[in-house]
Amino acid sequence: MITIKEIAEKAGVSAGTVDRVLHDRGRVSPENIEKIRRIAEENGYVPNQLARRLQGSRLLRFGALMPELGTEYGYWQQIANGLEEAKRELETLNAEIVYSFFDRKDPESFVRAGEVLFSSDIDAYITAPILADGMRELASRHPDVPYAFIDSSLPDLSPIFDFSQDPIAAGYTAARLMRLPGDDLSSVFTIQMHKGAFNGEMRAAAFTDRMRPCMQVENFYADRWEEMEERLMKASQSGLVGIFVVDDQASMIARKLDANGAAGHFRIVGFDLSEENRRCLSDGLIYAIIGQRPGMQGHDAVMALYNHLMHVSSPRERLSVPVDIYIRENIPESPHWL
Amino acid sequence: MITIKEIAEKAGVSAGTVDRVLHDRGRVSPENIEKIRRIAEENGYVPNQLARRLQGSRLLRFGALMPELGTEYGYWQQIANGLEEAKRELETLNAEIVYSFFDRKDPESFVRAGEVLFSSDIDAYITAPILADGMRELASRHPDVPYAFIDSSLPDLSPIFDFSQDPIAAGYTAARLMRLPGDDLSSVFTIQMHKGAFNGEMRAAAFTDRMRPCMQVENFYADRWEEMEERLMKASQSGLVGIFVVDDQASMIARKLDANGAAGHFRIVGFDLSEENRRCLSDGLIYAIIGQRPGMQGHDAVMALYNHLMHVSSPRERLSVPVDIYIRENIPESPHWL
DNA sequence: TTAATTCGTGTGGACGTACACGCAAGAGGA
DNA sequence: TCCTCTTGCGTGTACGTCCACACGAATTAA
Repeated sequence: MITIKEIAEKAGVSAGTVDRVLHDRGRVSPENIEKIRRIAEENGYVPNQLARRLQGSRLLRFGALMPELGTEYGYWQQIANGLEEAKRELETLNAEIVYSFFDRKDPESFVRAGEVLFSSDIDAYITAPILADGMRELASRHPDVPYAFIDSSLPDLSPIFDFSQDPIAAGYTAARLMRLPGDDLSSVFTIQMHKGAFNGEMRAAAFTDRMRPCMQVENFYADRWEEMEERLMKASQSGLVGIFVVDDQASMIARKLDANGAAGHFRIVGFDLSEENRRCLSDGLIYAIIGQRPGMQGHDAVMALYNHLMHVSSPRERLSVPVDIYIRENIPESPHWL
Repeated sequence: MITIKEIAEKAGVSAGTVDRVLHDRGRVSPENIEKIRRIAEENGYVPNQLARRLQGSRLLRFGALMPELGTEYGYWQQIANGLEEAKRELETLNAEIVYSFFDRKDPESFVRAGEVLFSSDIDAYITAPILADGMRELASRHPDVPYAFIDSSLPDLSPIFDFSQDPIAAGYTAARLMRLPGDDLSSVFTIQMHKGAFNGEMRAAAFTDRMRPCMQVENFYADRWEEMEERLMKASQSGLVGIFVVDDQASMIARKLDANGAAGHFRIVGFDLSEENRRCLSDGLIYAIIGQRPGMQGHDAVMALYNHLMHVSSPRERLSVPVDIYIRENIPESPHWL
């Protein structure tokens, strides 16, 4: 572990000169620049993070650009928890996180919320690129600010890291869970809240794909509940009905069907261990929940960005979030792990 | 973020005096001790890790006391991977990890391996207390060195953190997985490698407990394979047989039954995504695997110890590792997450 | 009474980096 | 010739903590 001072000694100059070379601050003779660069290279100089971050002046600021927590409470809130945990781990290292929220139903709000972040001079940001065009716009406006994706990915952009769950694997898993108990289902539906949401569409497609060999699958969007309700209740008269809710609203569907006194006729598989889903799972109203470790996504995204900014070099990576299966028996005690 | 210097100013003393109080180095008047403690408390003083670890002199050394990786390859190796990842995160912070391995079949080797760690002057250690008496001995010999437990716990000792999976919940989950497809099983067995292993016994007991209402469960230890094999093959003639392997040897059982051409007659649920188990799961020879996030256990244990040593104060905690369910459809791509 | 010890406290590095400042030498313009 | 501006470099200090050392005063021992 060679230090600036040692490089200076070897090069026969002062530490200040080495510092200027290392930071491209100029005012150094070409020969010295060359010599210092070479010595640093040969000895594998790595700046000491401790010393570097010790001056309180330069604080590292991360931006988090997310949908409003209120709209999809559990999941995004848990991601935020993960971000906060990372913040706690990093705060002794002089780093902080600023948030900005967009409305996932208003594409324009994404870029607006992003600009709010940039106005507070962030060094990097984390976002869920669920509004693809907005994300492209933002990335092209600020090409030098590194970012990481969580929740879903966008193949044509180059985040430093990309933490998301493979929606195809998730759909297959849901299909398997549905069919585990033999082929006792009489009919199967998928339901999604957000029309056009990438993850949702892919999950539903993969699920349908696996189901099709033995049965028809009907796909619904949740905006027309009345129609859907009627259809579901009717289907339940001819046997057990499978419902795959591709976003975190399974509890809502489950509660409504339960209110009709028909809960027993449905086998519901949903996503994300929100408080409500957790309760329904524990009450037996939901059959299984697929999780995607929101807390870990948030935490690891911040850590990855931190490492990237510190070690300067660092590979761009795509990391697949595991498909967690929760049934009544393995509901985690502590939200810490989610 | 109040600093030592600021505390000193408020208390009307020098930084050196504050330092002595904070480190219990004595040689300070009672009044000043009291005053400084109060000021630090009131302002929530937290030592700055950067400054603290900047003096290269004091390097933090963690010990890892584990069973030989070879004997139970996948699981312990993955824990070691988690430890290594934590090490990478901490190495800029002047910390390292030294390993020592014991033979889980030789109780004496635990303490011997432990003493090897202490001879290299560790500040804290991580271990799996599967040899309970050895662990008690070691803890009493070195009462001042903090430790964290992974894999399993030992209620009469006081680790700083205790990361382990609730074996009861794991057993219940296995039972549920077995019975998901209706009551189509004709007979059920549990198999364990290590007689007397705490986790294994508890898992088997919980599983048996859940199964009992509808069917008999036979418990086997793997040491007498011939006898067991005969019994299993015979049982398979009268219907589908459930096997719950309470440690990571499910693949071994599965391969043997497959070699008998009888794989289709068994539904096997096992533990830990070792390479072999992963393959069997993917080939359909194993029905489900229960995971316990070994990588996370290792990683988080190191981090928890680090935080404990740095922030001085820190609560003793028991954290339950989630019961992960893996079926063919959700085998994680990347071992990173395990 | 004098010397030795203890106690309470302050001082001043050191860790490695960042950066402001200052200083000398030379170039250019009036 | 004097003044200013630039270039190339060194110096000094700050960041917060740790710790060795020093120093006066009080206490104890001889």
